[in-house]
Order: sequence, then structure tokens, then C-alpha cells
Amino acid sequence: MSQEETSAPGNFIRDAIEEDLRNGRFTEVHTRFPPEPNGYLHIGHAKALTIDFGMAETFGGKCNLRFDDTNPVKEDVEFVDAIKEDIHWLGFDWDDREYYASDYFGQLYEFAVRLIKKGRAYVDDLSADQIREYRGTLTEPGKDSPWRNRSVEENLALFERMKKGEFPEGACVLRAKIDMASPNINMRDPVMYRIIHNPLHHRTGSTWCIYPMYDFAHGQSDSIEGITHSLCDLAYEDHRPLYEWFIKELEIFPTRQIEFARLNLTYTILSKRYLKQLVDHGHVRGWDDPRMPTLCGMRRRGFSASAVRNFITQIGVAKNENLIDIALLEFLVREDLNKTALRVMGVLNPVKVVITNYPEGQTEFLEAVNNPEDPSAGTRPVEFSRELFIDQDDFREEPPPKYFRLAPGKEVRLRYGYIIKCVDYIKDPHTGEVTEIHCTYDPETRGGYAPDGRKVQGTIHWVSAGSAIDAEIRMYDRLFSVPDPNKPEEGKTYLDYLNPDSLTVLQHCKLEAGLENAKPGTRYQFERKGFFTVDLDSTPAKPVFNLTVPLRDSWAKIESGQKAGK
RNA sequence: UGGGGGAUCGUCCAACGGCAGGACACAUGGCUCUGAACCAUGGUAUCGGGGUUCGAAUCCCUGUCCCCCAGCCA
Repeated sequence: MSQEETSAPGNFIRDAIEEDLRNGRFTEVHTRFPPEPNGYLHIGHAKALTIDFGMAETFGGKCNLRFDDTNPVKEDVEFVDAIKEDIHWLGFDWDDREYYASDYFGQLYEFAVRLIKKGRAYVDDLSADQIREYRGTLTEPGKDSPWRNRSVEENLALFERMKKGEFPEGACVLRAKIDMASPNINMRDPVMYRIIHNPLHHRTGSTWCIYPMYDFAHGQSDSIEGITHSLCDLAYEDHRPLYEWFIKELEIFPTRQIEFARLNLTYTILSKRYLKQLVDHGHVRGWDDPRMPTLCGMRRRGFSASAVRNFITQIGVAKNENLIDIALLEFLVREDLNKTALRVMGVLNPVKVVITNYPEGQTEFLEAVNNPEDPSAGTRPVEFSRELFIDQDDFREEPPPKYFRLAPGKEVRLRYGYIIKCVDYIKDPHTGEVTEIHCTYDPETRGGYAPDGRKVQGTIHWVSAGSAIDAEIRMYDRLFSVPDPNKPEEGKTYLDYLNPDSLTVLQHCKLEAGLENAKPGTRYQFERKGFFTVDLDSTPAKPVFNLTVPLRDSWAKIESGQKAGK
């Protein structure tokens, strides 16, 4: 935790836990974070895991990490290590309490046998389609399976044979015998176990060919671990009666399940399935593409863990459906990096400036502040010479009103440099592009000061052409062009809203010398432009930076206002 | 015409019968060698209708709207 984190206001889960402690329902708090190892963690998981680990922390309890690995068809070890890395990155730890639902397969099997013996579970030979038909609909009750009343002995024998692998996939399942007419569909004899011969489980291999369903694994695992509070998505609210039914019938530790609303973020999607599609179909470069809302993507983009943590505490916890403005996340990233990132000058779209009255071949070093928010960051020398690069956007042939930057006949301050005046410029006759700007400098203004007290409104960034390094800069924008791609219009899908300009790669950007050796993950502020982070692909020979988040640009607002006003 | 859940500024969250508050966003102004940061100011909210009460976002009744559930996924 690099800095003070904004403290979270109370929420209904904290209230509920306090009440449980007060009235003696529980004497301690023990939670768990239960990811399924079938994909990478995203910002939505960050919310869940912050609640899980955070609640334990605020009540002096523990939080287990438990992989919910009950479906070998979807899961893989590939994801286990990545998930652990992401949790650690956020700053949470589970000590030695790393568990797997698959650790409990033996115990779960015993639980199932217990229910069969109680006459509360049976083996059903109906096909998946038939089970669906028999289940009824939202408004009509279901009907009993013809296999519902097999004897305990027969069920025991059949379940044993399922376990031994005597049946093909789909031949039968184990079901809880509850109530096919329940208004809650989850109580209509839910499937507890199904047969899966292939693929083999990533941890238990060929030991099992029957696997428990979520409803017969998650809650039971909670009980086995002595979890007091099982905090989960609103989607499981309907499952709570079933969760509690199993606890009662099995007479096991009575964990309390409490549900909260999942996070939704504007201009992105937080569905593992959709995220996987973006990766598989090549819409992004991978799970850690900096445009992805995955934790590894955000990390690569340059978002700091403390900014993400602050974000989670700021959005709060409630049961309302929500759609958080991504501007809040961006604000918190800026807030954090503003305090910590070293400042540097980088020219994204270079145009050459020649200081005509500056001696050819001469160079000098000027002192630049590394971080005005942090005096201890010190200063650095930056090279100045006759030929410089500035950003194309900082020069206009015909400056609009209130334009404070360089234009014919106008003065501007080079940050930490000199005040210069544009005396001429050269245009490519074919493209009309300005290729070179000629200026004179005022030697009396070294360091950017105006000893005569004259007002120079604009200050722009620059780099010395002789020493500047070339870099690739990847400019990122929102992945989707609409606030809520989850709610497509008729006939469209979220893919129809992908922002075609979410990535713009800039080559031959000019940066201050020295930056070629910056290590991947290092964050800088390119003055007046934004925060940039050295990408994983970066090498000294070919430096690569990611735009983490741009600086606020009030000039852009003024200018667009001017255009709109016409 | 089943069951479960939810409605408070544009967006999130708070207020737990006692002055509806905070953050982001937006707007305006200040400051400025980053048009950044920072500072100041401003506008906008209790879903509707009844009731209880000295007093209701909060309690009761009623209506409306929104979300979730019919995987051998989690």
C-alpha cells in the first residue's frame, strides 16, 4: 500500500457481519475468494476479492483462496498461477490457505452417499433434454422423473458404478430429491453429480469421472473450510435456499451466504465468455492486452494496484445494479501517478524546429524538475541544441483564438528551455504538411524565465534532435464506442460496438535520451500529454511505451467548443 | 398469470424516524514555466399515490418500472 487509501464507507455486508458477531451467530470471520481457473481475473473479480479479503481483514479474520475446479472441461492450470499473481499484485495474501474444491472430491462423494442413504438423492437416467422437459417452466411446475423413487440400495449401487466409470457421459446423473413443483427452479431436484470422462481433471487426473456441480461443491467446500461468510454475486441469491437445504440435510457447518451486486463498467465488458471471445478471435492481442479490463491487462497498461484498490473502495458495495463510469477509474489512476511518476518530455508526432540564431554544433544542458509534486525526486539535465522536435499539435499556421502555442510571429516558452519566436516555416508542397519551423531564441530567457517580466502564455515540451531516442508509443482508447455494449440494439452484438480506434501505434516518437533503458512497467508522465508505461515488449534497441491514461486536456475542450459554437 | 432482488444528483455510494451528504462527471472563476495538478464556486436527486408521526429517503398500504432464474456452466 504505497499511500493512504481512501477509507470505505460502511456497507450492508459489514453491517450484517457485525450483527452476526454481536448476536453470537459467529464468533469470528472467515471468508474465501473462489475463482474458477478458466480464465484471467478482471476488474469485476477485483471487486469480489477486495470484499472477500477486505471483510476478513476489517474483522481480524482470515480469507482462503479456493479454486472452484469442478469442471475439467473448462478449467486449466494455465490460469491458476496467473490468478494467484493477480491477487498478490493487488496486495492480498492467503498465507498457506490455498485450497481447491477438487481437494474435497472424496469428502463430497461421502456427502452424496449420506444424502442417498437419507433418501434425499437419487440416480436419474433421464437424458439432459428430458431433464429440461421435466423441469417445467418459470410458471408451470415440473414433474417427477420416473427414476425418482428408486430404492436407497439401488441408488447406492448405481452411484458407485457411476464413480467406477461404468457409464458413458450423459447416461445418468445424481440428483437431490427436493420438490419438482417448487416455485424456485433451483429446488426442482437439482443435479448434484454428472459424468465427465474427458478431458482429465488438471489436478486429480483420472481419479474421478464424476464431478459435483457448483451447487453441490461450493457450499460444501465453504462448510468444510469453516467459512463463516460466503460473499457472492446476486446471481446466486436464488441458490441460497438450496445452499441452506444441503447444510441442513448434511448437518454441516452453517456458513452464511450474502450476495452483492457485481461490477459493471462503462465502455467495456466484464463477462469472462466475451473476454475470451475477444482473445480467441483476435480482437485484442491477448488476455493482457492493455485495452482489456483484466487485471493483467490493466497492469500492463500501467494502472497501479493502489489506484485499482482505491477504485474498488470508492464504488462501494450494494445490491443495486450498477454501471460505473470508467472516468472514475481513470481519475484515480491519474491521482496516483501524478504523485509518483517522474516527469519527462516526449514528442509523439514530431516536427522539426530550427533555432536559427543558435550556434550550429553547440549544445548545453538545462535543468528540469523530475516531479513537481515530489521535491525529493530532484532534477535532471536535458540537452538543448539548434535543432529540436516539438509536437505537431503545438504549432498552427493559423492559430484559433486563445491558442497559446507556437504560430507564425508568436512566442512560446520551451519548458525549462528558452522563449522562442516563430519566424518562418516550411511546408511540403505536395502534402501541405509543415515539415520545419524556424525560430529565434532569446538568450536572456535561459531556463524559461523572462527577466523583463513579459508574459508568455504558452509553454510546450520539446526534445533535442541530436540526442532524442526513437520509440514506439501505443495509444489506447476505450475498447468499445458505447457506454454499455452489454445492451446491444436489436440485431446487434457487443462486437458491433468495438471501437476501431482503440489502438493507434505511433512510430518514431522522440523521447529524452536515457528512456531507452527504462524497465518494463516503469511509469512516466510525458509532460502535457499523459502517463505512459514501458511495455513488456520494450527493449533498449526498440523502446515501447503504452499510454496509461492521458492528462486532462482543457484546450481540447475549448477548441471543440469553439468549433461547435460556429 | 411462478420465484427471487432492486428503485436517492448525469454516474456510483451514504444518511439506520431528526438540516438529504461525499466522490466522479459537468459548468464557471482563480493560480500556473505542464491549457496538468491544485484551489474556489455552482446546478441537478429521495419512482408515483395514500397513510402513521411533532417530524418519513427511512415505518405501513398501494401502484409503476428495472434486474436475475427454466446448463449434466459457475
